[in-house]
Amino acid sequence: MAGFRERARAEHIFEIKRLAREQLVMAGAAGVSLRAIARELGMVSSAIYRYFPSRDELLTALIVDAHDSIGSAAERADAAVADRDVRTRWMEVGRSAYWWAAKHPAEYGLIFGTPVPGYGAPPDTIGPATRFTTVLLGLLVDVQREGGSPALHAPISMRARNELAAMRTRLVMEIDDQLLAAGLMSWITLFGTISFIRFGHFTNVIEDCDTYFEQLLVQLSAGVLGLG
Amino acid sequence: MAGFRERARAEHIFEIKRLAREQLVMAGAAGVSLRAIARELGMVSSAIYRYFPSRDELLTALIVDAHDSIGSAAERADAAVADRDVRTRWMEVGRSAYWWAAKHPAEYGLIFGTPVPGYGAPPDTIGPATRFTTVLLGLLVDVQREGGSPALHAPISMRARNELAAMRTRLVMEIDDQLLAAGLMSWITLFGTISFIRFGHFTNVIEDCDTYFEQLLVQLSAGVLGLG
DNA sequence: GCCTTTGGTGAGCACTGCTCTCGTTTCATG
DNA sequence: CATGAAACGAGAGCAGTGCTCACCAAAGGC
Repeated sequence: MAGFRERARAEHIFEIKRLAREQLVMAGAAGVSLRAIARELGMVSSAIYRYFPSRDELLTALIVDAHDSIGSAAERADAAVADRDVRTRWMEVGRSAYWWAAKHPAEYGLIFGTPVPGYGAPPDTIGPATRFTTVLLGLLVDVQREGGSPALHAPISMRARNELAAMRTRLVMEIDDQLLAAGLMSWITLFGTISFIRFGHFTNVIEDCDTYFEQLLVQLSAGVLGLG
Repeated sequence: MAGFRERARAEHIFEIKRLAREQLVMAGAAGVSLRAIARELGMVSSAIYRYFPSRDELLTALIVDAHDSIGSAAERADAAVADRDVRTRWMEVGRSAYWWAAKHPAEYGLIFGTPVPGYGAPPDTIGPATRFTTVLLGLLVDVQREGGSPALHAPISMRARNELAAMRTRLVMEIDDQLLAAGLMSWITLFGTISFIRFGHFTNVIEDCDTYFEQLLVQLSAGVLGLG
């Protein structure tokens, strides 16, 4: 019956992560301080270690949460227009990523920014990390099923075909080389654009990023994925 | 006539940056420690502050150097095939970015990774930062002059046209909306791909990244920029 | 009711960026 | 060439960090 300790523990973990996220937006990943969190919680610093074995584990928890958050945002966006055509679904899923990043810039930086050299993503992170890409893959599968073909056609080298074939077997999905290549590029460009915007590479280049992103989604939809 | 002190100072600055870069590849930006550098240099920690007023300034110096390094790599790559067609030049410039990032992953993370929230790029950084994009713009200008037109055509909204027009006046260059849009997208996708590779988003997705990147350059060249 | 698990305390270690003072060395100027 | 200013290095010290450990109190299962 959900003992007192169990609930208190969940509450504490939640509060620690909340304060950590606060510090994350204020000073970046380097600015997350266990001692500062403990101080704000009215705890002594060593008490934090009852909930997170190390600072890295705390950050990992934030990464997992972030992946889950953007993943579920994409799932909801796709589900909300599930009855519409693939073009509409693509636009909505793309927008979901953009606006999630706009609302959670620090967390976006955490999952799409510079990884720490030694840091290997723990097994718990790879599950949530695939949620977003799974949504995108669903779109590709539907394009394929409806007989659509990508607008971007380019010669694919033999070596690249082998690579795409290997990916296909990993995904256990039947998607054309050209469609798979177009999908990969759309995925990269989607997040490449968001990263450029969020990481400041568009200062003095693009003023109205919202408008440009909308335009880019159209370019990818019409000019790459062939969704019209 | 280059006094003793002047040379010693340059030497010290060079050594400090060298050791900082070493620590950067070992433990990331967070792992760069002034005290550790001083220790390895046989100095006392406070002596470092005679050369760099703060840790942030040291990192900024590394950022400037990195921008200069990748910028000059692109310039050299372009110059080496200056007499060839634009397609060849695009491929070589793209490869220069890829292999620079492969050889300097830590520095790549420094300039294309997560920025520190409060950090505003000092004026000294924006000059070197434009070197690479200037090379790309040169390519676009030559495509335009040769009457080439991009392969990727997509409807461009009125708001996006205004944005592109503003950019054109900032650049003081005459480039078509469609070509400018294709060039922007190629720029983003180029670095988006390198970031995905270097930041580990292709683990369990793509095995042979070298091959995929070559394929992507072809896609952008043939399917986006229209260089054949 | 006992006894193990769990949670919180406080001291302490080794480390960090950074500041300040105090001599020493180099250099340009009178 | 002598002298004063500028540059430099040493060392102590402050405030902060992650993390460990021994200790003690409270909650919960047997």
